[in-house]
Amino acid sequence: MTGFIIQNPTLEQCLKAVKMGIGARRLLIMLGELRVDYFGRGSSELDYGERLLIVKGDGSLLIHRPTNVEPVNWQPPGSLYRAYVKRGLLVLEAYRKRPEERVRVTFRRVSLVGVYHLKDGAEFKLYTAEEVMKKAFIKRPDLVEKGLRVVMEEKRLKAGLVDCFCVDSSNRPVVVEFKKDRAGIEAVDQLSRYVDELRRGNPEVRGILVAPSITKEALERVRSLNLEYRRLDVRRCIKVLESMEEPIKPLEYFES
Amino acid sequence: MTGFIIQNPTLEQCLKAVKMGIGARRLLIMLGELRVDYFGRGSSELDYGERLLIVKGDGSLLIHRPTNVEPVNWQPPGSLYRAYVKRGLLVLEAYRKRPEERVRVTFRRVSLVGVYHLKDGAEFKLYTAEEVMKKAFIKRPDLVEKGLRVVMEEKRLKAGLVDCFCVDSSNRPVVVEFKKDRAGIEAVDQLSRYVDELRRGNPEVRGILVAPSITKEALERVRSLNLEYRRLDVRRCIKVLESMEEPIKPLEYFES
DNA sequence: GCCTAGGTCCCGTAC
DNA sequence: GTACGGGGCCTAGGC
Repeated sequence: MTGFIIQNPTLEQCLKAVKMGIGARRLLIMLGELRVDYFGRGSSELDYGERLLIVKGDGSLLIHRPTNVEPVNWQPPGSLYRAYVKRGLLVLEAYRKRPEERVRVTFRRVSLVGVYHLKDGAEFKLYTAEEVMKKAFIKRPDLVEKGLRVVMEEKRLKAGLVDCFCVDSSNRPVVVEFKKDRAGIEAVDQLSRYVDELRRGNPEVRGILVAPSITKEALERVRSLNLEYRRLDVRRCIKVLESMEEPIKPLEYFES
Repeated sequence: MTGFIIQNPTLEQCLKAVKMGIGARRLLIMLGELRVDYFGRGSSELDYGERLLIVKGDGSLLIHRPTNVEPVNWQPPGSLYRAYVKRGLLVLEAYRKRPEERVRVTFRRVSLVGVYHLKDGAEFKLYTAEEVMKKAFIKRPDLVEKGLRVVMEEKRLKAGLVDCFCVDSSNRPVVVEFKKDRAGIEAVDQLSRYVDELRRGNPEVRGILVAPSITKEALERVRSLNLEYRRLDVRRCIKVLESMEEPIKPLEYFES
């Protein structure tokens, strides 16, 4: 990791560092008192306060307040930058063409500016809960219903992408939709769209929503739309997969 | 803004700074070579690489790679921390009770550690496109249909929160749902849920989806569900509001 | 480019 | 706490 940091930089030092850092596609970090104006898909304003600003090599911009995970303002990758000094203030503008939007950051004071070159080639592996459920279901469809057989692990319809297309023990087609969290109304509607499309060709088509739990309203809707709900939670699925000797790595790590 | 920063700290300096910073609910910034293991709602692993780590005073954790707006790993506000040295490595763990999840960050090298106290009491003002549309519609319902009258700006149903409840020139009830962006299938289903509930009491109820555009599938669904779609884009609404002498602030700013 | 769906979504708000 | 919807959501994957 190469880079430098300047504490309480002069305006000129700061401008130079910013231009250099962004121009060379480095990571730029700034701490200071700044205000933010945004206009694009929406618009926002935020008066002066002490915040952390980050510009990444891909053109991403992040402005963080002292609380919350989410940045208060940001700009997605690919943004273009302009920096200048005006009336003793350092201004940094980020611009994006499509959709057209811009963020203007005005610094009243800069306490810290840093420019670093990060090397990070590692692969990020994410194991999502839905993935785990689906994997377990494919190995053991009886987790949802005895006699169920998986026909297609994914099926593309006009209405969208079906999680799992199956047939039951009576050869009736079954659409299975997984939700890792408590299923809400939108989940029911999503399943309903798939089943609707298929029922036009075959009114016998069943739809099963599989989730660890379901909201009261969603359950009512499941019934009124002639769909079904089956309880299945992720922990159970993990156990099933483990028992089939395909342990999930991060679990092992945290067991040690 | 008070704080300090240490470049290439020793392990001991680093541990001390981390404990002090988090304990005092300050902003902690670290640059270094680290790996991340997460287990909770999902699970993930990420081998060593050079990254930026942030811990905020409210317990939020962010780990950023050199690209993308989104952190590769994070932990929401309210998380609890533990830091220690093990076999020459600095380990920082963030733990959350509900839902139960933990992030473990292992540093192989630390290039920078900083602890700062930020003061930021400013109010963030966001003007969303949907807000603008609704405001314009309330002042000028004829933007959507001549003779429409707004009865309630919001109406809570079992099925959810209706954007705008109106009656048309024939006194038929009308549910109006706004979308700032191109309306998709979910938007139609959302409107449909509201209208369904109301049609049970009065089959004459109309539902109008108002958006700048609509996907092909969504338009088909609008028709098959006996709903309606009206085009209205945000720019038009802004003009209408401006002409009524209630300019939107951020526009003024960017015009200068 | 459009469209759909997922996300450890986060976040606010009402009940 | 639970439920629901919005977000400048972001990001990935198809087509």
